[in-house]
Amino acid sequence: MNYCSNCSDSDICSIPFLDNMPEDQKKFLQLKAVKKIYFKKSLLFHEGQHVDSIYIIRKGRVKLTRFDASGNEQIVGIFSDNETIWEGLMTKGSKFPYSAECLTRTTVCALKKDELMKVLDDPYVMLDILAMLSQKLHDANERILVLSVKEPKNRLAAFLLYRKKRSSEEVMQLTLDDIAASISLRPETVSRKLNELIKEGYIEKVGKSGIRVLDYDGLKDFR
Amino acid sequence: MNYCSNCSDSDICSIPFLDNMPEDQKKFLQLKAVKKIYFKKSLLFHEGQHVDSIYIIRKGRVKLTRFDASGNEQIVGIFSDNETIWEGLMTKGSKFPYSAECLTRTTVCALKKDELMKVLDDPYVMLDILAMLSQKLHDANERILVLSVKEPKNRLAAFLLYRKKRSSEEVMQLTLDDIAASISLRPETVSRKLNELIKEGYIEKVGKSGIRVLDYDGLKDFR
DNA sequence: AAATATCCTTGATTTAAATCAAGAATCATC
DNA sequence: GATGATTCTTGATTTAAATCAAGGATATTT
Repeated sequence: MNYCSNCSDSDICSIPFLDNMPEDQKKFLQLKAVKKIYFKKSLLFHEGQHVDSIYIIRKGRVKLTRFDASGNEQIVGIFSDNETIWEGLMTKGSKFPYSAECLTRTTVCALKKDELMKVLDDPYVMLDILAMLSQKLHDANERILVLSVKEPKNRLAAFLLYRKKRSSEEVMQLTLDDIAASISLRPETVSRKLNELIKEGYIEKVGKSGIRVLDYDGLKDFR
Repeated sequence: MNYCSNCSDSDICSIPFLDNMPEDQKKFLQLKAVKKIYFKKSLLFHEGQHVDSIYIIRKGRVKLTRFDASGNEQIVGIFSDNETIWEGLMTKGSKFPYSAECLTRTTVCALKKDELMKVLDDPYVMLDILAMLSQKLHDANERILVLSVKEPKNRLAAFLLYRKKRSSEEVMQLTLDDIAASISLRPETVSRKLNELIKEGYIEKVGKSGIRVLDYDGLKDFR
């Protein structure tokens, strides 16, 4: 078993992107939402599996991945608190194209597509979902641009900025391996370039794999 | 002036992703939709401009671009017939983060966000838009994976496959420069790798910048 | 406190893409 | 069908990231 508990506690299962929903519908959804706690390194689901739910991350970090022809892991995205994993849910073919692995112990709310559909006639819900999807699309496009930066050091800087923009955390927890798999570099190269950025005062390290951005505006110049 | 004509011809302005919409609402939208024809190399809009419309491409090709720190063009995406440019419309801040340049003479339907919002209470419309956005998100994620392929030749193969999947055209029109800007390579490298793929029988050239995929399944192995 | 696993650094070498440069093919226009 | 613009090819050289390899630091577990 991947997860260790399972409840319908409505306090915990409040859905962040459905804030404007009327109370009665909120209650309905919260009854349907299932809270699950996953261990570090466990999978929410794996490539090829049939996925019929969205996952709202309440606490923790999850990476969406796929493996390329040479067996290297590719990271589609890293998602954390209050982000929704919707990817692939509505596309043709029921097979999910990616795996989702927890980078930390992670609490999620799983919500079946069918249940979600039942409340879609509410205009508030629709608008919130529309906004959420638009945001996710925008994020994906920004990620495309990060990957399009040619110089490894600049790409790294762009990636850190991209992550920082999307997290409220003072210190970002990112291992060299995850950064490397996210921006198509080798961990050794990430180590070297990261240390250059540290020497130049843009960032600093905190503990084992923590990174704090010191000069947010300065990093922008790398883009 | 970027575009050369402007009408509300409802025959031409039928909105492909709103197929299931009731007739009366369709009529309403079609009256609001504005058909525009753009010349090759003209811009639908440019980075930083306020954009309050979605653009549905009826015929032609449009690239979404941004320039990086060194002045190199980065291509977020290339869109063609029946695709919708929605990117950035719903995100905070009214400034559009990319430019949209026509790669060919292009006919679009422009539809103001306000007008679109007026028909959103219709569940058919919402579901269609939801499906369209989910598809766009999926496409963006696939593009992220294309960019994550390390080997230039494999990345090129993955890109051609990605484009082919999304176009009904027998021959894809792609210049070396556009491919290069799409997958973060130099045009010279694209030329060399492309010719290797030709020699190996995966693709062939048609005219100046036409590419025909000969071995669709074979290309998959590069991923 | 020791043992183990995870994560990070650093140097030497190899390798392949970028760069530089010149010219050729193809298409559009008059 | 000649002119010019755009797009593509090809070779020589440079350069920087990948690779290989070994060891060090930091956390976690027992």
